[in-house]
Amino acid sequence: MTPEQLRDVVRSAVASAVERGALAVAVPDDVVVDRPKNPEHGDYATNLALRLAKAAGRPPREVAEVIAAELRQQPGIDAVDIAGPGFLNVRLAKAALGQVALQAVAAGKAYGRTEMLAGQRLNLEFVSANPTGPVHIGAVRWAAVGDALGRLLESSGAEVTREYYFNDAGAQIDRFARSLQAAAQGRPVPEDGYAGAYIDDIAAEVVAAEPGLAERADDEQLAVFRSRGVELMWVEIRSSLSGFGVVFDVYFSEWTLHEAGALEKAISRLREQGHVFEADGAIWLRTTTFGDDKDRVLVKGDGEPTYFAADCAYYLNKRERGFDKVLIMLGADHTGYVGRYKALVAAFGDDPDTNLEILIGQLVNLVKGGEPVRMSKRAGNVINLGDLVEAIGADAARYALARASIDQQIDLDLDLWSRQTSDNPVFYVQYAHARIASLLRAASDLGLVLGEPADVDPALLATQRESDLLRAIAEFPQVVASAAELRAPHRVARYLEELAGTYHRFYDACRVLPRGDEEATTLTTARLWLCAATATVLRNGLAVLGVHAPERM
RNA sequence: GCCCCCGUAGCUCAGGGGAUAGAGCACUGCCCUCCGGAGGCAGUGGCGCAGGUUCGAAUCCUGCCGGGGGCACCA
Repeated sequence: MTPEQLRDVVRSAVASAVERGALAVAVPDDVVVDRPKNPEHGDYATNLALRLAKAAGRPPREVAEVIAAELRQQPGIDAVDIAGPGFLNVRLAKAALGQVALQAVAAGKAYGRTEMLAGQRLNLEFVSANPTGPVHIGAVRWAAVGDALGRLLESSGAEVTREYYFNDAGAQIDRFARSLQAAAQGRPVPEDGYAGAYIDDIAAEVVAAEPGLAERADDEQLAVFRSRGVELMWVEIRSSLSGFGVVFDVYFSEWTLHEAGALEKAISRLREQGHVFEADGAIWLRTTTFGDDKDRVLVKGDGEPTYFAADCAYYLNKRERGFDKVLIMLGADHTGYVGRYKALVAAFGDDPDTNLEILIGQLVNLVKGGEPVRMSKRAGNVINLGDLVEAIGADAARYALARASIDQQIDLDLDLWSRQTSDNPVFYVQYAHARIASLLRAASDLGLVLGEPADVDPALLATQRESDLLRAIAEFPQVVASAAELRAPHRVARYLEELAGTYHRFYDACRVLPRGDEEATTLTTARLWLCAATATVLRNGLAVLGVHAPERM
């Protein structure tokens, strides 16, 4: 029995108490069932009685007593104790708990999936780095976390479109093109341009691909550097991302919005809503109506639309594609966007609290040898995605970036994460999986097979360490669901570390395979199922994070 | 000045109002003639400060201190 299943049982116990007049409360639908830290507190605990006490007008322990009496009638429940101020501590029947191992193995990849977000169409935008340079370290965090979040939302039943928006229109692309041209001509890059070895490389590639380029007129050259350069940069970005295991469903070009007249359309739509005005020769959106700090310019005095105007058009485009909600992951250096973005959503007549969700994540500092790694674009020593993968590997990088809350600035120690030792949390988790894989191979060599669930006696999994492991396995679906709801993939990573530890302790205490010339027993079979169930959860959890679950290490 | 995020063990970080605040690493001492010791057990050690709400606060509210980020007709 998993905590969710128990939650239903508890709810019906309350309903039954209410029905027979023993309790005068509304049956709550947000019953909290959790796994107590202290094993003396049973397999699961709920604070329900504490929560209902006020509504029932009775002391918590008295309410607890009523619910406990009902609960004790339910199948699969061994004992119900009342503790402390009124906690209900539930001990499951051994078979009911052991059953979890069978459920997990039978469900396989589906174990942990829920339908919590079924029917929701979500657009998840992240990374969205401009094609003027490689994906730098700051954006890599969003690649890891955003991709994991996408998997998490899908695991909860949502239909997710991962989207990368790239700004291929506007001034910084001009600067990029001029930088390439300067590099090709052996001149220093312009003051406001882009520097770095990659500029020289791409300039050389453009020159090689376009014979006779040097003889053409200056503005013609620039156009070539612009289109070819962006294209090449774009290829590099996509390939570094795919080397990181991140592939988007949609790569959305800002230029296509300009081309299609989407900006004008968005502006006129906003005008119809009555939020557009002109002042100082520019066209503005009155975002202050919707709580923004100041109004925002849509079209500048020189007639050029702003980036913000493109944001409006892009948002409208997403909504027209039928997404219920637009999620955008941004770094803390874009905090200033939130107010204006919420306002533009409201200006279109949408609800910024339901149609939009902006996730702001804090920045990453790199550390090496205990010292912060100083990066400067000008000096060209910026660490980009490719460098990071080369330094510590894609699995370690993804795991390191995804295991911390996005609200937390993190120090990423390149020395630590490049070590192939147990210092490194990702190895701790992966090792647990490899260890089980090895054990299952050994079992198979002995001719031992899992067989059918009906032939397993789950009540045999009765020791403390086995129960601990079963409870941890049972918790996984709830971990996935709450991580999705809270947009917090790191919870999955932390859970996996705990699960790995719980498995190692089980392994240490419980012999699985027969020794020497002993015969396999029904306990052997039950424990093999428990191992297989653990491996299933480790695989599914690592899959959410986009990290491999190795069979061998 | 205003807005956002964060201050938890020596270090890197978990802790969505609940019971004795956790993990990994580091440090000290241990553990299988046996399935992967990349493991396990035990010990040392902590909620920035001050108020408030609550039966109960690391968690919610206010103030202060400290760190990071943001406040463009830039993208």
